Amino acid sequence: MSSAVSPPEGSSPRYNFRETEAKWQKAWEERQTFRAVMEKGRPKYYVLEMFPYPSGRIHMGHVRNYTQGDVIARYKRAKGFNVLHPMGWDAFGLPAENAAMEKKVHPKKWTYENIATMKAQLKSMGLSLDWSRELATCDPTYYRHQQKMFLDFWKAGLAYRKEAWVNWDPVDNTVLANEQVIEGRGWRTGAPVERRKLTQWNLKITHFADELLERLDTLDRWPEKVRLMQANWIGKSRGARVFFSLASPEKDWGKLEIFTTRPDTLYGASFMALSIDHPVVTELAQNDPNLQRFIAECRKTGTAAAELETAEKQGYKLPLQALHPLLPGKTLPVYAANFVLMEYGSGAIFGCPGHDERDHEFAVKYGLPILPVVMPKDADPKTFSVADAAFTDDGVIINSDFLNGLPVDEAKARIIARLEEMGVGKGTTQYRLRDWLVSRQRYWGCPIPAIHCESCGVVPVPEKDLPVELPDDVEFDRPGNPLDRHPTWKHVACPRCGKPARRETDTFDTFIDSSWYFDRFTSPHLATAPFDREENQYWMPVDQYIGGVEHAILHLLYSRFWTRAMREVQMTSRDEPFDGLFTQGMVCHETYRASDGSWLLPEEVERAGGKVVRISDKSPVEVGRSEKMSKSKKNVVDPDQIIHDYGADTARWFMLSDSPPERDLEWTEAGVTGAWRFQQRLFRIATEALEGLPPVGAPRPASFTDAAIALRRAAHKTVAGLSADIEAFHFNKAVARLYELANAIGGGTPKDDSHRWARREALEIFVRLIGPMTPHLAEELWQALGHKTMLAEEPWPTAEPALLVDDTVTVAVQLNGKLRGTLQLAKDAPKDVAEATALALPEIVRALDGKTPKRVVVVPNRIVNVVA
RNA sequence: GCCCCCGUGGCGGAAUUGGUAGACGCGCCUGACUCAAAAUCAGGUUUCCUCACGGAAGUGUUGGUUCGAGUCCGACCGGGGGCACCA
Repeated sequence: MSSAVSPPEGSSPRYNFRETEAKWQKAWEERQTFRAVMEKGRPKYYVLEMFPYPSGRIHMGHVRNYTQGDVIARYKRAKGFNVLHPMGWDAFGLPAENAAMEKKVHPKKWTYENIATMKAQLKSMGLSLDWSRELATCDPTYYRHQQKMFLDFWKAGLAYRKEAWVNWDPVDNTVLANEQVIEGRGWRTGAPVERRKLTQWNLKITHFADELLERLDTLDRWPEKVRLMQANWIGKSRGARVFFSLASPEKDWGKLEIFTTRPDTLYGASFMALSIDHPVVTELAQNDPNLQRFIAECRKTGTAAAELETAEKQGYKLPLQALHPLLPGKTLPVYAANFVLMEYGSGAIFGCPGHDERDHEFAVKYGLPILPVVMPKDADPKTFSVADAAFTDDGVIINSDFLNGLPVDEAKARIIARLEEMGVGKGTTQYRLRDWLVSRQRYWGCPIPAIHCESCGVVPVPEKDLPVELPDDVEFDRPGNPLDRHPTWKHVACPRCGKPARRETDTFDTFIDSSWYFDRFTSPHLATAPFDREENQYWMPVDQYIGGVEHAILHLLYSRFWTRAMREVQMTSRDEPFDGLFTQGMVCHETYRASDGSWLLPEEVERAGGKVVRISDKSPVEVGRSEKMSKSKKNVVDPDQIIHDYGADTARWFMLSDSPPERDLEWTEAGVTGAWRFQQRLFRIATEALEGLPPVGAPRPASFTDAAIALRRAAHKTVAGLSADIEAFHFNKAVARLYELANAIGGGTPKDDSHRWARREALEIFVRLIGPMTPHLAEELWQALGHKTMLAEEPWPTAEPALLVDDTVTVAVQLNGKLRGTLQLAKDAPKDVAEATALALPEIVRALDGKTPKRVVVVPNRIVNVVA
């Protein structure tokens, strides 16, 4: 919405934010105020916001994220911590290649130009960053260490190649990891993924599945929600592996392994089902055209996740019989079925239709027996039936030989013990988590340091040959991976036998780049290793990490894995990279649609006489609900424009006001102008209130008038409250407190010396408190107050404890729980005094009408409740 | 379908964890300044009844626990997020 109140150039803004912000940014830079240097013995604090992808320009989400981080960084610095607050670039990725195809710019050029633009934008925000540690993941001095670590992991068995069905994104032309497929679609492109069978590099994240899950409990400074999402993703389930003998007339098929979480229902088994990708099915299909047709049919629906939900259970009866391991002579039919996944468990199940909904549906369709083996505790076994629906709750076991009468949990334990005794099964734990597929068929990423040799197989690139650098001379004239068709790059001698061989042309998933950048920040220029152990030991872990919740699983889980993989190869002894995590909400804006249905930018629209119209032709505009700012819906506001029009401090202040930081924030013009007006008002209050005040460092008066004490109390309480708010990420409450203090300082003229002294004290406190939020204005006012030091280097004010407690308190008086009046009492007045005073209140006397109350509840300093 | 979170004025949101609901801001209303507007300053602003004093109701709905419930418990309604043939 074009602003009716764009900052009126001529309307007496006495605070010139443009000059002032530039002035202080220059001063901080010249003094290297925010440069971090290890000082052993001094407490450190590592504040990190998720580093940006250099897409071209920063957006409001960045502004919000970095403002929050900067508040913490500046606050912790003032509290005396040695603060590390670095910034870098998540610089590899597909948009650079897309730009290369569309605009004929080389990805490297495009990326570095974007970095330059965005760096200037970030600098205009006045962030307290140590730019000397800046890094870009596309720089060979960065990724060489990544290649080295990968080789170490490979040697340690944490990296391997495997042929498997993988998710293929047909738009980006590359494979994706499981985590990167959301509802059957690529996380970046939104295109339905296809299944392809390929040999790809994987990292063995499953090796740490249990640890990654268990350690979540100790991450008590992480949002509960994120921990829960990771726990669900890892998906631990306890159960049993059970072996069924497979028999067919022609051949002995040996044992069939299945996984189940319900071994207690084994006596209710009525069929077996195998994945269409199960080796047994594959073998049978070779001579069975009908089975081949069935498999092909399943594959068709197998891709789109939305269809899976409604897809009917399909089975194909195989010419096999399974022998029940506990019931001699009992055989079960064996099916290939579309609902059994090869990737989970062993790709085979036993079907118990009585107690599993999927199995029930399948059994009904194919007319298989449905036998109840569990029933609710107090049900009648004669009438209890599972013919209509599976019973999946807890209960007692029936029809199950030695398990009869047991509760489910105990039955599970007993039957596992029995299966183990008989050698036909084993208690086991299964995870949903799969290994991390890291190959990408793309150019703009870190090359995988491997060489394929016809005689030696896959050979690691020798360490002396690192880094394997990307070639610059590539063409993007057609789809596919330019590395693959490069005339010379991939041809190389085998490091083992010397014969002609070829390089791996896949590059790493860019989530690898971001899995250790926080470690690299601890010694960003070291050439010989990813980081210096001592520096790393000092700065890590990240004390406060801040970013979007969209990385709850992807980036955060990968980073936790990478940290453990580094531990495994003795690079660190650390388990977890991020001690504290905060996930900020999105920045939203209303959406606007013209009469022809096209989206309009907020700046193309204005409010006129209660209606919203398009500025160009005054045609009506349909206002849609507020949604996350996105280019496609054009509901975006450019941070540059806001900073130019209103200043960085206004943008920062608005980002912190009103909305709790973890929730979505609605960007409104009214809110911005409100924030802007407050900056102006602060400047006015501070400079006007300054007149007649004692100078810096004036001696403290021996006594204070009531007005002076009231102001001092307000100021000191704000110090205590604000510190707590910032520590708890309650920035919106912190802002509210600052408004209150501004109101307390702003009114009236002090009448005596002690009040004038108190006003200076309050002003100084105020200016220090706004330092983390609006640093430029704060520096300017600090100077105006007569200080020669730099506020960014000043300590946080301390509250005098005596001023934090009041001598009198307001106590509410209730009659039967309803408020009837209030009392002013001395703090901690005895209960009987409070009771007597309350009972003497005219309202209470009138209501009691001479009778004695049934009961009087007194909560000291809070409430007196008279029950009549 | 399963798991989790959230429902408070016209709006964004507060409420020391069971103790005066609506802090603070936005918006709106009234007044001051101004020829006028903008900006600024002062006051008001949950709803209903009352000229007022004052009173009644009120935190999605509904029932409960309690001297006392936005806060705790049960059921339901609505919104958001995560996972999803995971055996």
